[in-house]
Amino acid sequence: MNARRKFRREGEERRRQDLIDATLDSVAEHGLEGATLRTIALRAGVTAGLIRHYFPGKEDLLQEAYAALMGRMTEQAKAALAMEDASPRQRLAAFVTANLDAPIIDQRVFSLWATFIGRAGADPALARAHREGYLGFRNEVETVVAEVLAAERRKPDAAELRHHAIAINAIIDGLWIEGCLAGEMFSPGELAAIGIKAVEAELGLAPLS
Amino acid sequence: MNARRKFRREGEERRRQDLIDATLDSVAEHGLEGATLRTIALRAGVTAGLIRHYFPGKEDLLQEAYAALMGRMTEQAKAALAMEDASPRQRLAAFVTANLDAPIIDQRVFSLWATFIGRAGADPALARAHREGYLGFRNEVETVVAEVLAAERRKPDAAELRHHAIAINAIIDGLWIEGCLAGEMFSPGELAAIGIKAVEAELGLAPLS
DNA sequence: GGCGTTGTTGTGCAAGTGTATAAATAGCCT
DNA sequence: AGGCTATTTATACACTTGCACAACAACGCC
Repeated sequence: MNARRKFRREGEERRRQDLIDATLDSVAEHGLEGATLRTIALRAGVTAGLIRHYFPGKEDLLQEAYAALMGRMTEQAKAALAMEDASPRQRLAAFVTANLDAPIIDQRVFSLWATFIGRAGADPALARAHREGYLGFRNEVETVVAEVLAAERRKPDAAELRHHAIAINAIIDGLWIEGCLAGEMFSPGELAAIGIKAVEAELGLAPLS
Repeated sequence: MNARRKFRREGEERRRQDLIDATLDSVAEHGLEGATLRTIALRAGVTAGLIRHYFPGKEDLLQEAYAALMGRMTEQAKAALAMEDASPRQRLAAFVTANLDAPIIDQRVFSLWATFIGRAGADPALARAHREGYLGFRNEVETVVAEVLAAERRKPDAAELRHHAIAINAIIDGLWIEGCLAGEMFSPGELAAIGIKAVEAELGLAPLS
């Protein structure tokens, strides 16, 4: 009796990914405080001791989990900008829409983002990770804005461009939060429509007739 | 030897307030996980056992701390709308400015907000508290917007008004986050200026000459 | 098939957690 | 000054936590 538990050996990459996913699930559900090694291991279908085999300590696991989360978020958002055969204005609209519809608008993702970012003030490594992601995102915005305005035969200077990018970034972030926290208050596509209109107003674009 | 520690008896209201402040400090510095009763008590200059004398349990202390935080945030923001002798447009601009300068733009406050709001997905009471605060805030915005547009002799319908309020709310929230997380990237007053311009563009107001 | 490697389990441990409760004392009332 | 009472300290306790380590067994290789 008291037979030892059966198990399977998974590939290293697979196990690490499973553990990271289990970590994100645990943090989203119970917060950083409730995400214990045992909870995480249970969710991943292994025992707690195994985590130490793949990660030096809990802190490292959390950091890798945060990096994975940010990677997935920015990856999906930037994909919308990659459309080759579309006008700058269309690509900007697609970018806004991509950021304000599923799967980016998601309460679980938001909980994770908030939980981690809440520690940015105390954790310099985390703060730096955010800063880089933010600046990258804003640069993407700034590039599209420049193209949109160029197509309108307007020549904004650098400061003007920067201000537009900051404002548009804020519009997207703000609407993202509203959607994540109170998604059912908005009809599908409503946030995206509001976002596009606000962005076009910011840029002084005439409404499409 | 081993003398018992000296202490002073404070008034009940004072002690509760001190404990709540110490709780917010601890959460901002160490996150929810690191905010232990002993840490909080140390910061408040008392011993851990005393907390139980004022709060039934740790959870209650955290809830009251969150409520206090939200109260302070909204109180300061709404005050800007109370200016009696000012045009609607001036009051709207003052509102935006009040939300995008110190002391609302503050990394510590942001850390607290993010840490708590990250649990809104799992904690219904917290989610409801946020929802109410958010709707109240948005209603304030909607009211001013209606006054501003009325002063311009424009008659927006309800849906239009709602969309404006949502967008303006997003602009303020988004810029607030940017300022809190990367305050030193912006010159003083820059965020407020960007915010006012973005809001006026959203409402289609002609720039003041 | 047997064997070694190593991914995986299970157990142990010291430190820290929230809560309960007894003991002490500060401050008010007379 | 002396006692009463409620605030405050101090200690105890059961439990959880992250981490360390020895035993084990799944899988590849010969």
